[in-house]
Amino acid sequence: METGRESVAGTKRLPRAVRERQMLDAAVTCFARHGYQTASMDEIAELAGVSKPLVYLYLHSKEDLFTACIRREAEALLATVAGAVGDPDVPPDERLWAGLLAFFTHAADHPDAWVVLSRQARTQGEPFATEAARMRDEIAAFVAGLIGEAAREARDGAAITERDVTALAQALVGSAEALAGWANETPGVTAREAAATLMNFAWAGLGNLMKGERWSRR
Amino acid sequence: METGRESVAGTKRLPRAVRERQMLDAAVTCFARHGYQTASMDEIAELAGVSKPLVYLYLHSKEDLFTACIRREAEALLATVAGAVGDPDVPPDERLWAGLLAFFTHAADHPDAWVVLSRQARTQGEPFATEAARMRDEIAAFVAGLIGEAAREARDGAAITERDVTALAQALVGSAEALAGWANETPGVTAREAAATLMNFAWAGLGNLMKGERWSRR
Amino acid sequence: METGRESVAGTKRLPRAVRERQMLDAAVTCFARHGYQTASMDEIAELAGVSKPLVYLYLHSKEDLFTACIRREAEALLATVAGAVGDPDVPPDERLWAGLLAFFTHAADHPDAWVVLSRQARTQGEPFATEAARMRDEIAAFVAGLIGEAAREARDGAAITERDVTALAQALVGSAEALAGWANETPGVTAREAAATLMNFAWAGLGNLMKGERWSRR
Amino acid sequence: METGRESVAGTKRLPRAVRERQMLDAAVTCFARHGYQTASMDEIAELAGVSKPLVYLYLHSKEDLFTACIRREAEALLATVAGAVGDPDVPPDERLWAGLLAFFTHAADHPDAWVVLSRQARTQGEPFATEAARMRDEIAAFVAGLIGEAAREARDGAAITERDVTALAQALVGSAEALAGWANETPGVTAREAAATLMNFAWAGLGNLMKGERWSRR
DNA sequence: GATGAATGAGCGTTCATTCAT
DNA sequence: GATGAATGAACGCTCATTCAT
Repeated sequence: METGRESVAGTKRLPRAVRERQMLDAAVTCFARHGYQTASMDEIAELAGVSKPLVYLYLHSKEDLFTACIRREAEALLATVAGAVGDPDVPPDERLWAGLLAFFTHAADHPDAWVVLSRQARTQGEPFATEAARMRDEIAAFVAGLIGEAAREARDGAAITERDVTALAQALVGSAEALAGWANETPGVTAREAAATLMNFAWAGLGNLMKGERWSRR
Repeated sequence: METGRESVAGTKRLPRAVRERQMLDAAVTCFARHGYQTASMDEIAELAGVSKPLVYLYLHSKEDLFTACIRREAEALLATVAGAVGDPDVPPDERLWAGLLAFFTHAADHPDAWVVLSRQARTQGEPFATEAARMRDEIAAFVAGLIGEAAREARDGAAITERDVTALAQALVGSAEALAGWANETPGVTAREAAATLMNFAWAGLGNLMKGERWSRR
Repeated sequence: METGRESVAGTKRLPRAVRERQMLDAAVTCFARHGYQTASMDEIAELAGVSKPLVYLYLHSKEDLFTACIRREAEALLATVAGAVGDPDVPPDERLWAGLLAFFTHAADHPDAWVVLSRQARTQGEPFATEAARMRDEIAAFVAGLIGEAAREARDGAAITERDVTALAQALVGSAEALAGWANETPGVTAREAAATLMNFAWAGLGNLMKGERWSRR
Repeated sequence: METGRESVAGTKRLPRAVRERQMLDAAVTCFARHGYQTASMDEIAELAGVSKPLVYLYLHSKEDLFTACIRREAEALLATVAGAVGDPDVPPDERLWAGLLAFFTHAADHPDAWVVLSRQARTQGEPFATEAARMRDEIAAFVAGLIGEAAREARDGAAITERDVTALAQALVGSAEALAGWANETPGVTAREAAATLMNFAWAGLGNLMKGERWSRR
């Protein structure tokens, strides 16, 4: 008797790796729900099903724990997107689409992780903001690379400066973040739909930009 | 009697409105610098040049104080943007341009307020996230209105659903937020430049969308 | 009704100086009873009749509190002894006697303070040991000065080196500490008796030393 | 199977007595360095080269471990001194000299043990202070015996009461403790020098006392 | 004989908040 | 109008101690 869930909940003496994963999972949930400062180590430990000292034994401090969360989730997201963008022989718009789709899907599948990365990490001052910026920059670099590639294919690509590209990447990543948050919080919005919106919005705009068409007061 | 010392010691009996403004100013600065949780009422009171009980007398609690900050700054920003968008007779692209310029200028002129609104308010859980979302939605509605107006002017505007418009507005607002943060933190980037980047990016993209041109896998 | 003690215990809103004295008194008692590490801030606060935050507001930390205790008690003891030794015109043996009597009397009147100074402060590592050593050295220098003065009066004083004097001062201070502890813990032993024991023991021994009489294996 | 790794990894199955000695050695070192409260069982176990549960298996608790340290070191010191004082036929001053020399030599050879006995044990409250006092009293009794013996040899020995003897013994032991600490912490001071200082100081003083010469205000 | 896994209990510290004046 | 005095509640962190193997 007492099979299934009970046996899992009551199982003691798990190997360290398993416990660490449980703790990180719990921490991501708590940090997403309450923010870094408000989340308490007590609650995280309880949610992880372990005692507080064990959390400290394995993760050393609240700061280290938060950093570990950011790193794990950032790497998971980056790996997913990088894997989807993949083959450099595919035309850049296809690769952007694949990346966007993977991005929104991942964000939808791991909403807590996404909140931690996009909202909490960036607002908690220095040890963390840098960590989060690293991931953001890596994604922005991805996008900038694709834009640059597309620009080189177009005739007047030279009309775009590097700062333009950076600014565009910022705008694009910002859109993606906003859409991901909106999609996650609005019932019925799929990752595919969010990706399509951004793709339509961005690719067309980018295309015009490549051709040197700029808005100016009539 | 006892005239001399009190008046010399800096004791100023200012009217309530002035004191409240000082407190809100100090609070915005502190909240922007340290975040909601980390900012201490002690520091806010000191920066405001008053004693802590007075802060409580006027603003009731830390939560109320933060809410008051959010409200004041959100209203100021909305008023600025609304004023700039202004006259409904002007074509929508002009109005969008004016709004963007006003928005980025305001964010650049009040960087602490912008940090509080865009970063802190949204990450501090429920009383505040809603408050911040209200402003965000109001701006998004503005934008959505302009997009819709433009769409109605274009022939195939009917091809765009209301949800499309909402999604686009979210994307636009997200871009704007990201660019504002980037512009404020990157020396040498002007509000005008940020606005131009976004205008070029978005208006061209929107234009294509209006014409029913969508990206699709070749 | 309810005069005297109750009115003291229930009196709230005392001026800071009074509260600080209460806290230091309580801290000295606790540190003497349990030692620095074992004494808890909770207990100190309770014994002082205040809440823990007030202790921190005024004394900043456990370390600062302990340091403040050491300083206050060391200064009190030094002032007492210095006052008693007093007039340089009095012959050195009279001055030593007066100093010893004052020392043992003070130690007997403030047993907790004496325990903190002689036992706790010296065993709690670096911030404190130095603080305690300062007082000890000051007393040792006193004694060494008196010994040196006496030596100069004796004919063969030159036979005593400076290191001898230092060693003798150490021995004398050690005797004093041991006797003070013993006197405080043994009922019926007065400060005068302890002082007399040490005076007889030390002064005769010192006298012989001055005359160059040393023990050597027969 | 699985033979190799275990034996290589340093796993040694030592007899209990050896393990206990390792643990006590490590404990004495740690207690001397950090004090009873601050020393951690983790560090002691690590320094002893065993796991923490083994320490508990053999020594039961931190308190028991500390007590065991005190006992072992106190017995070692007492045995050394008792052995040196030795033959009752030798005159008391020779025996005192031998005892002092043995005492200072032992303290110099086992500085950690001496710190534990003289500083830590006496400041850690009740279970330990008593344990340390036992040793101290035993040494004081030794000294008192020698003093008494010498007094009986002198003509006016009857002038000295038993309490005088006890007080003198306390003073002597206190001097010895202070000099031992000073000698251990001052480079260049030998055990022989410390012993000589004390012998000169004390024996001359004691001699005068025996003859009934006491200090009194002129 | 020996240990990796795990915890109950407590401590130093801080902070939002409130009286009494 | 304005403040010095004071606190309840909580939090991050550590440590002696024990199981299960």
